[in-house]
Amino acid sequence: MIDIKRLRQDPDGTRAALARRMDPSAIATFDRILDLDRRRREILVRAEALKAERNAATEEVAKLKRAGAPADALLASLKVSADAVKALDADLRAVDEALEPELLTVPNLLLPDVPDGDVTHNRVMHTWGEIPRFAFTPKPHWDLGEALGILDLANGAKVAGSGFPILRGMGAKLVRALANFMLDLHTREHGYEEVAPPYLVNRASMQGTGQLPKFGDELYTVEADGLYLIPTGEVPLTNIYRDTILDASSLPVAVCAWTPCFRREAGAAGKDTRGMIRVHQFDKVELVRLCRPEDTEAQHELIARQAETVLERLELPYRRLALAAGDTGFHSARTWDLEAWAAGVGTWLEVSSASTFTDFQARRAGIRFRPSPGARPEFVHTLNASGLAFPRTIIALLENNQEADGSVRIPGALAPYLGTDRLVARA
RNA sequence: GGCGUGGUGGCCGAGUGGUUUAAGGCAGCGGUCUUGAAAACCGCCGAACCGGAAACGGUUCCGUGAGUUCGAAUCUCACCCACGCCGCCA
Repeated sequence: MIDIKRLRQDPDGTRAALARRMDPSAIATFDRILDLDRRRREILVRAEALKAERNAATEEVAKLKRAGAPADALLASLKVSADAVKALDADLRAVDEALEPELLTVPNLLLPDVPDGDVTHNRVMHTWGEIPRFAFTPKPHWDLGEALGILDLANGAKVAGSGFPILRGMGAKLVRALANFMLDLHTREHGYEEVAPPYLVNRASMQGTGQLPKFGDELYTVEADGLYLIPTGEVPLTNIYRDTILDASSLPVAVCAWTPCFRREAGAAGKDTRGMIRVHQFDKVELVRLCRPEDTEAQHELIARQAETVLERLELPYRRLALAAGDTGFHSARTWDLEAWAAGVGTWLEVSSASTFTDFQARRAGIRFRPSPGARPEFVHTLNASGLAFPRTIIALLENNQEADGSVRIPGALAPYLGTDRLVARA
């Protein structure tokens, strides 16, 4: 949620900042908000003045009653003003109910260094590693996975549907190995607390991190209980701190979790349907950090580096991409995607997305800290990064490390977790 | 799922219609005293919003929402959560 005071004080600047997102509906929303806010304050001032009068008169009644004097005349006039207060409160509620959903659908303001333009203006910040060369035509992961007996797409589709791959045998163990490898790295070397959070969350949590009300189409819902399956570990991890005032000494907060993620991919029908590039359920290790506003820049670089460290240990070539304004997510102020090279499909795949949300989520979720004892609470800044998403990491591992005989080499950092340094095709 | 008890400020806890601007305590902050610290004593000590250049003033908030009333932490209804017992169950 953006700061309505900022919007009120600098409407032109805010409108220009929103225009960078190239979303015309955001501007329309913005103008409706200005109008509603004006009306809200008009009514509020009148209602509060009337209530102040009423409170003074009510106190008079209390005094008279205590003195044993009659208060009938005063009571009669209070009855009239009570009705007026009720009417104004009803008006106020109506305006608030119109204003809130509008405010919740305004995207975050972008940081100044976010490149202007649409998705074609995403900028490569740096690249790491060597893109592997092959003496043969490298196979895509769906061929490799089936041949190795670790990926069973057909039965996944039978059991649940398209987009629900089954990993089995060494494939299932690979998931477990990746989880242990990543969690060990982040807890032992990067200072994260490991969390095993709920995978179903309530509406307030989805609204706190920004998935609702705007992106309900993307979520799987459990209607009978008013719950939602998490699309990312970011949701439960960040909402642990919803409606709390943190002690300054506890910042930065750093928590991580291995969770499944559930996404309907409603807007992506027909895209990446082959293999497991885009699926409805996948595992991911997620990193979440909460920090003081002045630390955002350093923390964003830090969390991105921590995700990159995973790729480097796995010996996967990758690049960091600064997303352009038009490609940056609704709640993000700046996002850097990490893309791993996948030799079989011959493309870069997003395996992590490192974002700072500035105070956008903190404002929605009421996550604050007290800068010093006795000082007024301020909103923290929230950041997150995948570290990493499993299916595409597996795709890159299989496709980049394949050999002519169909076997796959496992990088040294992962081999102890998997119990082997090579996956071999079934006879 | 059933019955019962309860939800009050950072924490504990009093408060059953009108001096509640929520008693008291703990923690925290400032001060007196002290070579320093502790103790003792004194003062300060919640959040959001609105008006205002500021000083300051006002409104709202006692789990959430609706209601009764001139006036609600206090009364009514619904819901949520916690704890206990029973039932069911990995």
